[in-house]
Amino acid sequence: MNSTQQYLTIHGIKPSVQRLAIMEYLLKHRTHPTADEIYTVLLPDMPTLSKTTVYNTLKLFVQHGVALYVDIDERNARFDGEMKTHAHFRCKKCGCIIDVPLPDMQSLLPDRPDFFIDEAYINVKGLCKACKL
Amino acid sequence: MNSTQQYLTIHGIKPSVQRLAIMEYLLKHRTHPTADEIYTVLLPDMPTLSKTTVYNTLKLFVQHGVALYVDIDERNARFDGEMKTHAHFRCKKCGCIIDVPLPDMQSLLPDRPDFFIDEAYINVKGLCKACKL
DNA sequence: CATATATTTGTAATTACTACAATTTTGATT
DNA sequence: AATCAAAATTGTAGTAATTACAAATATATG
Repeated sequence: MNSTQQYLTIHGIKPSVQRLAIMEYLLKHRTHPTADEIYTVLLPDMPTLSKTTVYNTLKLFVQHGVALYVDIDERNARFDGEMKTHAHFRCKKCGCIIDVPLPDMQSLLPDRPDFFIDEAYINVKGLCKACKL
Repeated sequence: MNSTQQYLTIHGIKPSVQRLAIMEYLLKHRTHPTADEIYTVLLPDMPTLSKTTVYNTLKLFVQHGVALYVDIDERNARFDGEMKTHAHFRCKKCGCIIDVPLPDMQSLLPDRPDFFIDEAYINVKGLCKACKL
């Protein structure tokens, strides 16, 4: 059993071939891919793969805490296999998405009696180095 | 000329009847409405209003800096007339969206040589008081 | 092996949003 | 007031991401 299999199993996900391929894609490519991107790249090696499976699997991953739903692109949902706390930067010109380490998450969140926070998302936008030039 | 008219004019937007109605809706209702919500509420008093106009107008508002595109709801785009820096909380149960004042925005953003930030969005999720009980 | 359960697949439907062309309104000029 | 150009609005038709659902396939269990 390889480490991705273990990783899924530990999180209560049965490691089918499709799920393994999608999880490994997420872990290897830090580009915050869309469902369609994953589908298109995996299709040549898994000709029977269905787009529905990709969508189902990504939803399953988010529910089980092995992937992040990144809502930074107005057009499509993006997904991230990195689960350590971090923010996302998106270039307004080329659309690339870069991970941004976050120093102190807790101190930033206000303590309010009218709601109870358990997830936080920080999205920043601007121009990446290549596009700024 | 009322204050909303002035507000739009100052920001380079010609204050048509439709634009005024939409802007006033945004300023009066702090619910972060969807385009469809605005359309539905305004329709009875403006029977010829078109949904396209609502979409066009909201896009115009965002471009001219009198409205915020709030990307916190996976289903639809939401809009906010409050332009002072703040974060958004969304209840995962009832879906309500609450403004959250932000103490120190600048200090939180990392200084990196590989990109240049000019917009920042902070979305937090959890349960609101009513849903927590 | 047989049967139940879980997973995957493909198609059809949904729906937010946009493109676009026609119509209407506005505003300036005569 | 009439004319004309530019801007704004409207309605329809289209796009595209996502989901619903039922059939097919794979997997696990007795």
